[in-house]
Amino acid sequence: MTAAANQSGRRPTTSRRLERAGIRDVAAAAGVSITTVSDALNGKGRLPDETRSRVREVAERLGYRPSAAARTLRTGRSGLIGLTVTTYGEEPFTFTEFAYFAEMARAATSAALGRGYALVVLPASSRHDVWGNIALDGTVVIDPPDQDPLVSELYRSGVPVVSDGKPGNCPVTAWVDNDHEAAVLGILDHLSEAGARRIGLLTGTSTDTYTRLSTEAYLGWCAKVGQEPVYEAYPAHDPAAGAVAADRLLARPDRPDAVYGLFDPNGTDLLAAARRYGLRVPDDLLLVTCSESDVYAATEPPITTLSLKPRKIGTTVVNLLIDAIEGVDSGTGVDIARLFPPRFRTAGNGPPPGTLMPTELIVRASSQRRSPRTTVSPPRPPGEV
Amino acid sequence: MTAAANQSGRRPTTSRRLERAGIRDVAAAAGVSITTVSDALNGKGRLPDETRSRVREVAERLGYRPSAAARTLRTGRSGLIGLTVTTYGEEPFTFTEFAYFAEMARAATSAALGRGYALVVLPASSRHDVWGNIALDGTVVIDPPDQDPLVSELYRSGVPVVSDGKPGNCPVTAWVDNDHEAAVLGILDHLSEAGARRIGLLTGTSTDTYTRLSTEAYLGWCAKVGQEPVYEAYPAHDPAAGAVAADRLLARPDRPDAVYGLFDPNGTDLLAAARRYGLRVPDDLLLVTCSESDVYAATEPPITTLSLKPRKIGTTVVNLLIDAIEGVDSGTGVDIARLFPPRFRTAGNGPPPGTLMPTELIVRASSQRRSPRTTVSPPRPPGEV
DNA sequence: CACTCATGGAGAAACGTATCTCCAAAGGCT
DNA sequence: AGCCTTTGGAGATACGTTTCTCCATGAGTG
Repeated sequence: MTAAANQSGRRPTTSRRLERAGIRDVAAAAGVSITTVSDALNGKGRLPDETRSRVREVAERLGYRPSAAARTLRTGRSGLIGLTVTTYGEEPFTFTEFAYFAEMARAATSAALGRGYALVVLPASSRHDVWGNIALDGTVVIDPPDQDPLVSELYRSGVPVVSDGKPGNCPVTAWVDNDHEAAVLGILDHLSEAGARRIGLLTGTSTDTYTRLSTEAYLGWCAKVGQEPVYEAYPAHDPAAGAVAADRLLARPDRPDAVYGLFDPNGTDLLAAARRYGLRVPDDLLLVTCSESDVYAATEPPITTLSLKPRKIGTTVVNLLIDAIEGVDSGTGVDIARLFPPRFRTAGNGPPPGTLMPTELIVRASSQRRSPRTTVSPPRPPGEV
Repeated sequence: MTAAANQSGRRPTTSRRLERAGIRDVAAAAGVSITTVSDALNGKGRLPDETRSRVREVAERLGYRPSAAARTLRTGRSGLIGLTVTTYGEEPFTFTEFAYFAEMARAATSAALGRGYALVVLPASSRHDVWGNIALDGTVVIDPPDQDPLVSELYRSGVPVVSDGKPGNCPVTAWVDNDHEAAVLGILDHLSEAGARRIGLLTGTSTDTYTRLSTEAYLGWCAKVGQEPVYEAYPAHDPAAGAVAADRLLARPDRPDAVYGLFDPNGTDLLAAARRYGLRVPDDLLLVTCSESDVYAATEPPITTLSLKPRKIGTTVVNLLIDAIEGVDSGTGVDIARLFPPRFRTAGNGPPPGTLMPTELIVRASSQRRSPRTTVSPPRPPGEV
């Protein structure tokens, strides 16, 4: 049997269970060749509009859906983007990163969908066979650790990788991050202006970029203005440890009169600790925490938060990745740098192009000595407690 | 050139850009056939251990990674599961569902990964071409609306569908949901026991299963105990509307002395509204809200919450789906019902098998007249305000 | 010895698409 | 009339697996 014969009448005479219509069936029903069907449906080739619409009509009538697997095999494009997140233990992401990650993933999903891609959520700790079993056009990596073997392997096998968080020592295609140093300095200045004399920091013990850069910025600022650093560090992935650390910080003999917490739960942790020690916020203690949650707008008092703008990050990361996917001939070393807008670019020629995104400080009552009117008016004047 | 010749020495003499090693390369390097390589790597066929390990070694050395696309094309299995969520407007999921969805998705991801599958997040509103471009082994649908065309099409094309939320009128393979009626009744009883005389409800205007069943349970309870219903409904997908509705509820002439809020932000909304009206919680107003967030453990006072246990739901949904995927010969009408454990099953023979999952009421100070000691001890005795 | 089996492995046919190459026919031009 | 160009479309190959079928070979067995 020749391929041609095979092509026209493939089905065995005994009609077996119902199978999905393939491109061959459409071609047969429309009385044209496979090529014509493919061209008509994909808007390629040179075909008169009449043929094109007729083929489309037949395809519609048969309920034809092209096989994603076959298309992927043929074109080398799956339309799938991996979204990788470092894991601590069993869970896909940590407690403190939760809101950030959720927001970021949401924006990333939207952005990808808008350009015809879908996101696959893949914890870095996934069994290797899961990674290998999925055809990915590219990968977004959130906060990769130094020398991440996963990133290295992806990069080596030609899959574009864009990281959220400046990579320590990984060969990524590009990266996006907040300007953490600027953010911390902005907060410290803000607190100083509000009258803080000794600003404390609640930070983490892990070595990821965010924690490291933020802490360094704090220490640098302390050195510059001549303040003795006052900080407590705790394992941020442990939900319970934050409350303990907050307590420790306020129990110190050199108790700070203002605190910045690097992680989302620190706001409530610090607020609770302040209550325990009879400290009024903001009168006795100024408070700022990094958080994406708007519950801090409704706490008593409302707490000033730093937003890392995860939505912007997610959108940017995905767009950079898709630019790389679609702009590179996959193998030929096309200059990727050209794809990225010059603004925000940090390094001109060296290692991977990075984009710094701004943060946003949402100032509320907790970081201002004279609290302005808040949306929720207090039940009675803030007199003696 | 015959297929055989093609098979052995396919590469053109001019070595082009570096290509990933294929199964052919491994076969050639190991001096065996393609079949043997495939069998050795997949643990199939009859091969002596010596051959198996040798082939594996060669594959490892060449950095061979099987093509996911080719495997999917051949086997019809992609290892991909769609996670669909109904959308309101542009965003993949609504504000109120946020924490629930995030937790559920996290658990679902873990469960899927544990069984070798990965999750693809796909808003129902995605462009059709995105849906069509992905080879899905099955789909999880969150709270499908009645007559969801998407679900119908998936089901028709043979893709197993399991829904989170009892489907209104969709042909799903199976579904999982909380026992919303029991949950609401439990809360109402709890509030009654705490001394509530008139219990109000903050509910939504949408027609999804959760809102509908919960509201019906409330109304039924009112009818039974002879209380006039006191409730306000608002469009739950609008973040700002909740505060307004909470305010309306407490401003009514027949103001309730206890309120249950169906959506996550209702807790803070109600707390803020109570403050505005000078109502003390729990003294003047008992409060319960449905929420997955633990911020309610740290509010002043801590608020009793109902957890829908999204993690359990996510895990169960995925496991049911994968059972269906792996248990059915895709086309032959194998009895799916047999796959599901008899306990929890609602209907025996009729429409799709459903599983009811329990909820959990986390009782805190806001719903108890005599507040027991909380973890955060108040700064001073709870005397007059 | 003439069998039956078990063992180890090779051949080749799909899976369903995209696309490269090529061909026929119909005008248009000199 | 002969040649070039455009239009419309068909053929066939390749993408990289998995798997069904089948063939040697050697060992056991009556």
